[in-house]
Amino acid sequence: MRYFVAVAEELHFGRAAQRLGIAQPPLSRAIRQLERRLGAGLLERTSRAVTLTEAGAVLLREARAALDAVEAAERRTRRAALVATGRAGVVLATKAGASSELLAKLLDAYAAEPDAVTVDLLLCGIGEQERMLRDGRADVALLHLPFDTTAGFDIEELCTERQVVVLPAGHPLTGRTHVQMADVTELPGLPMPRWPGRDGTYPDGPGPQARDHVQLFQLIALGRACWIAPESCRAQLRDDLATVPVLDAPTVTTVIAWPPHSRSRAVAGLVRTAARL
Amino acid sequence: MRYFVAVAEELHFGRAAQRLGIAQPPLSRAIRQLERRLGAGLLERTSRAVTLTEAGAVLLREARAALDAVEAAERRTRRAALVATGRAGVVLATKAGASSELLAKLLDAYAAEPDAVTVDLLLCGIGEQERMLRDGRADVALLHLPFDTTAGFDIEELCTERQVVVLPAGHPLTGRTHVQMADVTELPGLPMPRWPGRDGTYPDGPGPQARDHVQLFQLIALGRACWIAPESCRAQLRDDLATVPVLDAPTVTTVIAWPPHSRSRAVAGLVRTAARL
DNA sequence: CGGGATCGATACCCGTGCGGTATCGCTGCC
DNA sequence: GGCAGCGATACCGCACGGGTATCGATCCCG
Repeated sequence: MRYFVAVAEELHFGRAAQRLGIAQPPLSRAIRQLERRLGAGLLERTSRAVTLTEAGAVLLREARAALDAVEAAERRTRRAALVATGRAGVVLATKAGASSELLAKLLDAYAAEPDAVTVDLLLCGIGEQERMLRDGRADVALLHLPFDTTAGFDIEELCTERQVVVLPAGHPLTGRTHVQMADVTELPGLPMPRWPGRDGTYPDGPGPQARDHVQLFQLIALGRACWIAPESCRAQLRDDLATVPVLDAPTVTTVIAWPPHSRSRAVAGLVRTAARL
Repeated sequence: MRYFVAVAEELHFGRAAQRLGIAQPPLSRAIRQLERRLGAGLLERTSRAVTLTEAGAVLLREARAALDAVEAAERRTRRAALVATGRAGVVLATKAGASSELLAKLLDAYAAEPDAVTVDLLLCGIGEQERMLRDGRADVALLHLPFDTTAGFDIEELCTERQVVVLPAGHPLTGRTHVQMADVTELPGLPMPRWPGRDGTYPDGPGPQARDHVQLFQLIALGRACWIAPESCRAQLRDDLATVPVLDAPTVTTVIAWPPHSRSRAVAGLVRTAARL
């Protein structure tokens, strides 16, 4: 399955083999074998191009989930062995720079619990928390709807907040008490920056590139961009930036999420604490 | 992992090896190897008994999930290949004898949809639907809260109903317009029957044994048992049985559930149809 | 239209590792 | 104390995964 995922992602046997650290012929054979075992054509190959069949697309999705589950099993077992010897706590995945106030309150409140264990923070990029939770690198995560998806996790809603537009201080709009989405999309000279995707490349389109929040805020302060963010971000803004509520932007809900079969007392305690905030 | 799950379930290397169709020594080695690879003790063995360690218990849970995911990947890929050639439809898992009216309406309504495919029914015993959904034998299922758990699935609530007690016709209580739980638990001579668990054995305790609904209703008609069930069961009762609403019994919610990553158009159509009922 | 480049498939060889049998060592019990 | 039950160890053989060399098809370019 690892082999198949590599080929399905590269759509190229040679590169996939290289990525897997094996030669190309055994890879070809392995895939053929898999196809025979499943009784289904997975890849359409010509000598020029490789494409996924319907069944191949299904297997790609399912195989990723299965591989994640296997990895999670390994990692969680290793961690359980460490926890048993008292050498590790619980890993909380959270988006870098988001919900910092909520996070601080949660950590404080949890630390005050009688049976609290160490909470290790795992700061993630956009959308990374889901994978961390799925493959066992994290035990529990803070997600933000509607940006993250919670499919397959148990969740508890923590808070819902409106969004604001972040502008350079002194921008004409900062005088307003509120704005609409239409006021800020396509602002002349203040486009939304582009973020790199999971593969590290930037999407096409206008707007400057930003890799993290420091760069983002720098861009805004320089009058080269604007940004829409949950209002809780105001607590950590530099004072050369200003915010204005955007009335019709979708609200952001922060949820705490954990894998559905989690039996960890630490996770349960963290969730209980969070729900009481 | 398959090996480990077998040993963890049997707590006996010999029996586990037999179940796996291999000899005992390679099994011992495989488990030792797994322990070394994970760097964690999984089993506590003396020459008389085998017990799970903390880490072993975690791995048992995680490994089952991972194995289910792998099986699901295989099955769903096979099915996708069949569907592509138009030889199969979608598999709906449902509790035998439950929600029959709702099910009939759903199947009728879905069949009338323009892009409907064949719906194969998979009638399950108590609690079996979850596993069917998890390991890919079913694409979508009807579950009944609070009896089934929906952890890890996407769901849509379909209907909520009260429960009734099923009694032999002519029983004194049948004259009442409603009863309380206290009226029907420990009814003299009318205990709740015992159902076999997943392993086919009956729990200890009083009450007759019933293997299916035919036996159950027979027992009730004979005046040897009573039963609490969702009120929709009335449609399929024999006329020598009577029902009385139980005011303080938990309500039963029928939900339609599907694996969170499902991209099947057929499943989506079925869910959409169900939600409109 | 032919030659080269690209890429997956095939042929064949080799070594590792998994599974098998035989046996040991420990432990509890009659 | 002897025996039975059970997991661990020792050792062997073969099947399978991975390697190299090469083929065959397809596209591109002059």
